[in-house]
Amino acid sequence: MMDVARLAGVSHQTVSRVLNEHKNVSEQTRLKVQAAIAELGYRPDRAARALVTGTSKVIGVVTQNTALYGPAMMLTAFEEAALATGFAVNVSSVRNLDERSIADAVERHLDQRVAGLVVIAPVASAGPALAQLPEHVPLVTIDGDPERTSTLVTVDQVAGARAATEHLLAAGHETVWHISGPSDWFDAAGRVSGWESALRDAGKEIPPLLTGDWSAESGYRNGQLLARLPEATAIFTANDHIALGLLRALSEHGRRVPDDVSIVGFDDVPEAAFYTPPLTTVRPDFDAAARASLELLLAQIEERGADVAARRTIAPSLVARESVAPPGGRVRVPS
Amino acid sequence: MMDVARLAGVSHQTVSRVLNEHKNVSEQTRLKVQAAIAELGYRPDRAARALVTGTSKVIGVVTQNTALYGPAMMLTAFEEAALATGFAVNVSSVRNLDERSIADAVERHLDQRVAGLVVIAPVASAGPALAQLPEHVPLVTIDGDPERTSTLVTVDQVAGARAATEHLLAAGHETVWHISGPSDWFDAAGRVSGWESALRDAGKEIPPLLTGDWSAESGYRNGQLLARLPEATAIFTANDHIALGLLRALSEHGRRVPDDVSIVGFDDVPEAAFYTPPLTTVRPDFDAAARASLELLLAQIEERGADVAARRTIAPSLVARESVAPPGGRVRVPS
DNA sequence: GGACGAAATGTGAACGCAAACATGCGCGGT
DNA sequence: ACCGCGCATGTTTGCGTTCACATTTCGTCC
Repeated sequence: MMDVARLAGVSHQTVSRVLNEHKNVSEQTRLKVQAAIAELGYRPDRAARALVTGTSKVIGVVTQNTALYGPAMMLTAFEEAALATGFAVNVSSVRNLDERSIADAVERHLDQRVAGLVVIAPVASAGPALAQLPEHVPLVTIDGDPERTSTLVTVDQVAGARAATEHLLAAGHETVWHISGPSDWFDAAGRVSGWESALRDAGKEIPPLLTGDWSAESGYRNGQLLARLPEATAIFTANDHIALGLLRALSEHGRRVPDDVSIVGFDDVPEAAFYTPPLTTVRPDFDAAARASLELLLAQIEERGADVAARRTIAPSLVARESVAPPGGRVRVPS
Repeated sequence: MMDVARLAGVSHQTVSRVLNEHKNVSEQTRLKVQAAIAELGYRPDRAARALVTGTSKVIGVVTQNTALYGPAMMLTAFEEAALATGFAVNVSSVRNLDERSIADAVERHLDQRVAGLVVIAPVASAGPALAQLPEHVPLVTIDGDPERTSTLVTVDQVAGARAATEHLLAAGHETVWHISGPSDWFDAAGRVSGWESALRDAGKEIPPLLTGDWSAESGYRNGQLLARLPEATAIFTANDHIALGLLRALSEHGRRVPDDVSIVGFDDVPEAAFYTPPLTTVRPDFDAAARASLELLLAQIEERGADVAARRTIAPSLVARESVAPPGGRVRVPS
């Protein structure tokens, strides 16, 4: 920095001012300094800046170390959004979302003096770890506990599940069965409750709840059961992979989709359109969720005083494909 | 740090020595210092350390901002491995793997004074950006150009493709067709060349190459063509998602798998076992690749002098399922 | 034309740490 | 008894930046 200052014929402080876009710098010297910076290929040292300012242009993300589609997409989308605003993203994956692991991951990030923290915390056990965060660390939780009061961004699971269920009812089915995700996931719980309330509002019977773990294997396992129930003509699965396993089980038992059974999934993984048959599913807008998270986080980072405790809910949309038909087998996509 | 020193009755430098596990510290004072650290809840400031040492415990990863299974798994696996050794991982996703984007991402990382760099660079255009790296930045390329001389970790695409092709030939098929990935990906090129050489070695005819883009949609598109060729009884696809699209296309044309057509995929995505039929595929060991990368990177970070320009190839394994049978339709999984 | 204020720039210090160098202490060898 | 050497610890310095404050420059108003 001194070298730049010398070359530009100014003091190091003026260089600093140019770098930080301070106001009281004359156009003329600004150009001189920028020229010197370019000529010397100078790059400011982030570590030094972090040392003196106590913060950095890095956002810490805590997420579960998983190959699950939803969290993975969320992470990718967030990275992209953050990069676009000049923030780097530091990822700390944890194997389990238990209190201890999350607390450790958070501490690692605080050590690094991150400017803010994003926690993708879809399970209840994550709550306590976040409760005891020091002072006013900017924090946004994604897919966290809907009951908590902190800043939260979440896909509207309930609305998505309602849409899926109502879509099946609209096709003429008596009721809709559901294979859920793991019960400790908020996402799973929200989808269950949307499914239940849609059925209740329509005055339909609520069939027993089947529980999966997001995997195709769990869809297959539950499918073995459902395939033998002739009254199960409409099934809403908590995600597309469960639906895939279910499709496989139904096919093995000779039950045709959508002729005998209609299915709606959740996530709209890119492959869903190529399942046999193409899967009607609910598409969450991961990009919108990521952008909302970043926006709320930046608001907290910038206004240090105001406690921005907003929350944002992202509405998903239903993507109709061929896996839904009226009961009895008329092969037709209902409107 | 001063507070800790005062409480322990030593100088700040002794505290520093304890922190860095220097040798010449007596057991007695070490305990005193550690007690003081614990009591005050002191945490060293990484920024200050980075400032004075010129490096940090952060590894920068450059990867394509994509939802593709392979790179995503690789990233996840690497994060986990790095975290286990006390390194944080800073991810810089780029939208396109062109020279400019990669160079930018690399510069962002160098600004942050990362200890080392991992570039997941499956396409040729990434090469030039890495060629002009400053001095001796520890660098490992994953899935990069096999021809380059830098430190490289890669899944053995050729061996995997050979195994897939030979598996189909062993089932009795006349020859094997291939739907490849995008031609600018090394992964895709390796799989093509493994496929070709296996056919050549077996003295079989090499059918025209079909090209996809990793997506199920591209498998479907190519499948429309293949479904009308009765002689295409065995198909090796560059990944499982292409295979899924292909399955869909074949099914629409009434060609049964494996009775009429046998298929082998690549990646072993968790859902592959639940395709209709369950897909025989090649499983790369992402964890092993990630561990190898980290190992090579740490070697470079520690031995600043020695130019460790090793390369590591990870052998994939074939997972036999029901999508392969002898031609003519005997439904049987060949050994 | 001089004084005044705002804009532009410079000066010194401090951020928290590790490296280099300096000190003190005890021990063994001749 | 003396020297010298190794070990444990203390002191000083500087990493590259920003902040708080000091200083200069310039335009403006009466």
